[in-house]
Formats: sequence, structure tokens, C-alpha cells
Amino acid sequence: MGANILTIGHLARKTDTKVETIRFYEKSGLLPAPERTKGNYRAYDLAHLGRLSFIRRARDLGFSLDQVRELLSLSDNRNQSCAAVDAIANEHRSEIERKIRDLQALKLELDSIIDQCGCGTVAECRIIDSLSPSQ
Amino acid sequence: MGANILTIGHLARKTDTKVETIRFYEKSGLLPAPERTKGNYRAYDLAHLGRLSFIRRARDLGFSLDQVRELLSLSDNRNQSCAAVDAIANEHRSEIERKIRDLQALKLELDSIIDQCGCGTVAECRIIDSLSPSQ
DNA sequence: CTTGACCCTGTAGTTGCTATAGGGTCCATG
DNA sequence: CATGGACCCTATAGCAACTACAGGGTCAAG
Repeated sequence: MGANILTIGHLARKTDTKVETIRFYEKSGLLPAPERTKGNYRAYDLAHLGRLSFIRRARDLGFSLDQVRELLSLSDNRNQSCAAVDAIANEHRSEIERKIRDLQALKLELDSIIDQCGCGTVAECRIIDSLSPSQ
Repeated sequence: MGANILTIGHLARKTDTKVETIRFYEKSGLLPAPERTKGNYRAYDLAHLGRLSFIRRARDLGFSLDQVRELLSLSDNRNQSCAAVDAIANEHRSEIERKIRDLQALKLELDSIIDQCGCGTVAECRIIDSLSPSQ
């Protein structure tokens, strides 16, 4: 295969993505369908590599596929205001902050439950008690 | 319907659960299938209410359905050691701690990305830049 | 010319529900 | 006694975001 033409396997290794996931992104409209070789293999170029890297990075940062889709389409219109981009990122940040708060509250509760466990029998287990309704 | 017999709707309201979710728990083997009335309605008793409350509380605390299944079967054997219960709870706590750490790292990264946004055009957007591969 | 690594499509599975379709039951009111 | 509406039933499909087959085709090396 030519100079900067990549098979799906190459692209997968370069972006630390599973082959199936790349095909899934194509089917989901996130990654444009590439040309095909005469043997019907997908033939990616550097633009695809860039776009997939963008997607993976955004996914690593916890953006949903819908958010990634929006970020991609925003990044394609280079001369409009980036306020919309900022809005998506900020919304995502608040959501993460909320999740952190929720998990911390949860951890406190688990802490207090686990601390009470004297590790006797289940009958006197404080963890089970804490989960049971008629405390 | 008799004294302490509940329809699925009653049970749903008492445990803040959707009716469909209760049927789903039954199909998943978490909640035993109750008797039926002559009209083929599910007829729950107080044991079901207790068990469903247990499930909901554990789910609220972030345990997976598999973990809940295990906790339930452990809580049914009242005179064995509760070490296994403690193990599940501890494993779950470590997982929550890991999630908190991950989310906090993510938030730091998002913070630094968002802070750089001068809100000009997309072409000069630092958020898009941070997501793009060839920075 | 065959072997093995790779690629193709299509479909089903995962988790934990939620929603819909197309019906049946129950009870109060007219 | 009929009828309306709230409730119940089953079965199936959908959601996110992949992952894992099954059952084939392609390609390059030995």
C-alpha cells in the first residue's frame, strides 16, 4: 500500500483503537468512509488519522460521542466564534464536577458502612444491615 | 387485594422504582417471581418489598447488578462469615476511589484547556487545538 | 500453493434499564 | 349492565459505546 495510505489495522495501532471501534465510528458518522483498495480494504490517509486522534482524545477526556460529533463539526468551521466550543467544554466540566461530588458522598457512606464491619457472621454483618430496609 | 399483598404499581411507588425495572429485576433473577392473582397480576408480599429495597439501596450505593446478586445470596446465608461481604464492599470502595482520582485528573486537564480559551474564532480556539493531534 | 495475518460484512452480546405495541383486568360511575 | 380509565400483562426494540463472534475474502511470504 502506498506512501501515506493506512490500512485499518495500521490506523488502529497508531491511535490505540480497536479495529471494530473504527468501523463503529464510521457507521456512526464520526469518521468519514475512506476510499477502498481494489481488494475492498479501507484505505485511510493522514486526514483520517488526524480526525480519529481528535475523536480518541476527546473520548479520553470523557466527552460523549454526541459531544465529539459537535466538537468535530465546530472545528470544521474554522472562522466562526468558538463560544459554542467553550460552552460544550464548560458543560462537560460541570458534569464532571457533579460526578466527583456524587462519588465522594458515596465513598463517605461506604466508608462508614465498611468501618462498622466486625467480620463476624452475616447475621450480625453491619454492611448487610445497612443495605437492609428495616434497620 | 388482601392485607399485605401489593401490586407491582404499589411496590414501584413504595421503592421509587419503575414498574418496568421491577419486571426487569425479576427476569434478571434478582427478585423472585411472586405469586399471581387469578387475573394474572403479580402479587407481592413484604419479603419482596424488603428484597427490592435492599436492591435499590445497593444500586444507589453504586454496586453493579452482579455485586447486588452476590450480596443478596450472601445475606441469605445468615450464619456464614461476612468476610465475603466485606470483600465486595471494599473492592467497590477502591473502584470508587479510582474513579474519583480519574475524574479529578480529567477535571484538571479540562480546567487548563478551558482557561486558555480567548473566545475568538474556532481557528484560534485553544480547546480545539488541545484536542487536535499536531499541536 | 499453501499458510497465516490481515481484511470484509453482518449480527448479537454487554449493562441497566426504558419505551413501545398490542392486548387483558378491575373497579367505579352513569 | 355497559363503559371509561387506571392499571396490569407479554414481548420486543432501543439507548450508549463499544466488543465479539461467524463466515467468509485478500495478500504476501516461504
